[in-house]
Amino acid sequence: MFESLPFVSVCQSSADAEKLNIFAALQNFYARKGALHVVEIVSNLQRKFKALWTYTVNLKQLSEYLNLSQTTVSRALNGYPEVNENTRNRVLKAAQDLNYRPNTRAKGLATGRALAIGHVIPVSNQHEMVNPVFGDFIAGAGEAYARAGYDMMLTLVPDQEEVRAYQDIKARGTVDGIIVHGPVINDERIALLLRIGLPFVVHGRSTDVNLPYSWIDVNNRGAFERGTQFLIELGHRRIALLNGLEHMDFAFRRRKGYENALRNHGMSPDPALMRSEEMTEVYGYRAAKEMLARDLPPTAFVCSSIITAIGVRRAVHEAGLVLARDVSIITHDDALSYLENGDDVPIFTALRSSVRYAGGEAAEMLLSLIASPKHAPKSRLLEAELIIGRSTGPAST
Amino acid sequence: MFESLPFVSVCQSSADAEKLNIFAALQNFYARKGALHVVEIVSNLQRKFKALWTYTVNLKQLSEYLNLSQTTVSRALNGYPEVNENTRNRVLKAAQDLNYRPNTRAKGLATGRALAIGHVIPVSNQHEMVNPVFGDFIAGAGEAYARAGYDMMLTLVPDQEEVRAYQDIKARGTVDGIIVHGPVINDERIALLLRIGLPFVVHGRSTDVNLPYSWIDVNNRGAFERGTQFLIELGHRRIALLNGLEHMDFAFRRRKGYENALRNHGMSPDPALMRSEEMTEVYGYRAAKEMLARDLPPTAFVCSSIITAIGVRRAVHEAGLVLARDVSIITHDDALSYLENGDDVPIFTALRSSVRYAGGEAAEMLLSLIASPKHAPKSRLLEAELIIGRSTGPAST
DNA sequence: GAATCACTCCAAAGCGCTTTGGATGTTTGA
DNA sequence: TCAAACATCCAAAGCGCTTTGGAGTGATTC
Repeated sequence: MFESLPFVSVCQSSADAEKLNIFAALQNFYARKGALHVVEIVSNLQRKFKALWTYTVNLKQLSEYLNLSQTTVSRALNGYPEVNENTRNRVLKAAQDLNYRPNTRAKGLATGRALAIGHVIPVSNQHEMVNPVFGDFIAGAGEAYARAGYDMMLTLVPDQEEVRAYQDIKARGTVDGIIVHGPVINDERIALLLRIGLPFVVHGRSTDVNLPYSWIDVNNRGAFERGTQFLIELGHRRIALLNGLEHMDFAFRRRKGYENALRNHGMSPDPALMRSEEMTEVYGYRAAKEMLARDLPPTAFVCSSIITAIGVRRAVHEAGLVLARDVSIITHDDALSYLENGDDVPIFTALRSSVRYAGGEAAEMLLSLIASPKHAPKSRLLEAELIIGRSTGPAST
Repeated sequence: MFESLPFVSVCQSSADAEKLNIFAALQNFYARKGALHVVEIVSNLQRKFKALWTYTVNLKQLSEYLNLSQTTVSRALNGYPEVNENTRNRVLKAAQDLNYRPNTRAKGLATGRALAIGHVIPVSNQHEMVNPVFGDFIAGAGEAYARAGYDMMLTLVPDQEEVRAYQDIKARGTVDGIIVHGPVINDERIALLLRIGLPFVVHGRSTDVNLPYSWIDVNNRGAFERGTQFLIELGHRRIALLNGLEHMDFAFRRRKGYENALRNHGMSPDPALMRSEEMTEVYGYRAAKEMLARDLPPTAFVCSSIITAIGVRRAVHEAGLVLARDVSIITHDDALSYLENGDDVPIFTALRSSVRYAGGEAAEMLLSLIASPKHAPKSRLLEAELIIGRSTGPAST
């Protein structure tokens, strides 16, 4: 009997949205005739059809289907008050049924907002390394964006082209604001972005920039001062610092903290025990190996990354020494999901601060900045937690 | 003398684009009067002004500035032939001068293309871990996109909402195609995306899906077969496998490779020596610690991740054993930039395949798929390289 | 009974771009 | 010499949405 019904033509029709319209029309038609069993059949077919096909309608089609103007439908969907509640419900149901999704580009063009946030990652030619912290930061931020209905855009910017790139981002209008990653000392981008007028939040800060801008950062100086002091109190006197690249603001601050702690205890930093490089495992291994071979080797290491700390551990083992007994290690720990520092008992004594949490907070901050642009810049200083693990002990030598 | 010139008003004018117009007008004005030194002055001012301010014009303003229609300007900029070469050059110069950038949303709306690629990262509630591979993959892909003028969008999709999310992506029209990350065995997303008609490339493959789709993958089975065989040839008989989660396709294939190698040499896989978990350091440590405490401990480990291998190394040291002499480790190595496996001498004997390279290739593949949608799906199988490092040696026991 | 008001709804303009379908003048070919 | 064939350019429509400025009802007010 199915062949005799008009739905055969439905299935041959080309546009999906049209098919759905026809299904609806069929139901109306038979309903008006009182042929409820046929309505039932059509409705079942429609359901199966829906499960199988993936169609989409636009506002115009939706409004035609509803016999309403686009204005009313748009208002109903966006929660404006000048719509009858019955009408609104009809609209919402139809939008659901017809699988309506507003086109982002059109919406953006009409409203002037992009409903997207950009993440700008500086890539330099010399240092090909991708910041390992990035994935977790993004994960934290992504959740916040998703909740707010924002998209997330990524842009890799070669550091020679920064000015051009940021102008581009602003002018092309693909995002409403950006998160600035990897700030260096005296970072030019901040002044640039303020001038351009693109809302932004810096993940980190920039020493020597005296402009009002929004940021979220870990108290790197404080953390490293605390960590170094912890080692000093355990009796360590020769404490090495394996830092990240010190043109990066975070690394600069960590060195300051380290030096502060030494000076506060009447010691002065020994350049021979201080390194500043890309924070890899091999870097930690090599630096530690060299230093441990000195006449007066360090008895403790302060590392800027858990990966570097792993390298130090390798060197310590290789030298036949025992961690915590012969050599102590304390490291910064970004609480990366794939590099957890042990579980109940931490492997390394660490200064821990979740970068994922920071990502979420940075996102929230930026979103609220975009929502109320007149507000003064916000900032947030996170404290790293000192976690006692099994990599530190009293100085032996 | 400057105060007497009209440019004072220029600097008070509000719209930046307008200012530039006035500068240009000023120059024309004085040029026509023959006052070339004033033209010079204005031009200098303009240059300084440009360096300091960041303005942007849209097509309309640009075309008014040029006394041309928007049509002609658009065509000139997009390389259409029906424009006089002189006109085109004038347009290009003006676009440069006025710092014109086409609005992406408008362009996208008009052309129907988004000039953006989406990366969809499944996030599950149970496994909060962010794939450490992701950053490097993105870095590789990002370069390819930048070259082609594409943007990159990130979407975190909770795995319960997959169907909805992908429909959304298609309907909202923010991207022209997507890269699918983290395929599992019999991954539903592939059929879904084919039905939706959104171009995509899978990073990895999906066993049991017999549909034509595009993918790029490492020969995981082959690599692990090779690696295991390498250990067998060194005399190892009790070889443990510390795999990733085996509902993930890559892990499933790795197990197959491992088992193949064993069987090919008349051995059968021992469930007690096989684990499948999220690939963390602690996982490697714990599993190795337990296994090494057995009556007949394994003499070698095959790991799915360098991070896990590091955990195994820790357990080996802690047990007072020596790597390569007492226990061998071979691991998969994604050649992550922040987790390099040593330098000249690799730390671990490894099956190496650069995920960054894969990212670049995946991106190129997707872009060409979008450029010519009629083409058949493409695929690419990358071979992992066996790198002999210092973590393997002949079986001792 | 006219004026006001609240409630619903709509037509049309506009966001910034591309693209169609000419219009205008200039060469070319037989 | 006249039509056909370029070579250049433009006006206007359209992409899918929001939003302005009403219009058309009844109901309420004075």
